[in-house]
Amino acid sequence: MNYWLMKSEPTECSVDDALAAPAATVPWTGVRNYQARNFMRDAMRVGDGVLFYHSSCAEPGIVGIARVASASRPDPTQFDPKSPYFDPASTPVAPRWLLVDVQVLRKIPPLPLTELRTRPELADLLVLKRGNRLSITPVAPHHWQAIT
DNA sequence: GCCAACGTTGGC
DNA sequence: GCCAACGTTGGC
Repeated sequence: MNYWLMKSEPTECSVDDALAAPAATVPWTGVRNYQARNFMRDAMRVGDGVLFYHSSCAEPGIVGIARVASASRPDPTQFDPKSPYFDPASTPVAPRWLLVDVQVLRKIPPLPLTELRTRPELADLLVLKRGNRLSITPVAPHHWQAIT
């Protein structure tokens, strides 16, 4: 079993939005980075642990515990001309972008980025690295244990 | 709104 | 294949 941190802008899909969805499960649309896509395609398995992270907001940080709830499959927003995630270069025959379903298991008291940075045992958590922009990053078991 | 960091694009 | 220009991310 692997662990992941997945970023979502709360204005797009907050942890509360996800909890309000049927089965507390949302399709993780909009990943448009090859490295993040490859994580979903090659390494994620149903049941993997997910740290639900709010980014680009007043208090960025980890706000919930979730799990990977599906295998990867084509992200339908890439084919929708009205979607901001539309990719004219992608075709249904050879979809470029994938998503997985993510099921929120529970909210946690928010762990703000500022607090994460103070915890020595999280020093090498990828999301704390300077210049990190990946929306999906692997989380080591000891990080997972320290947080959950 | 600023800007550092980084990914992607495209000319050559 | 190099690399400059450009676009995006995301904290502050």
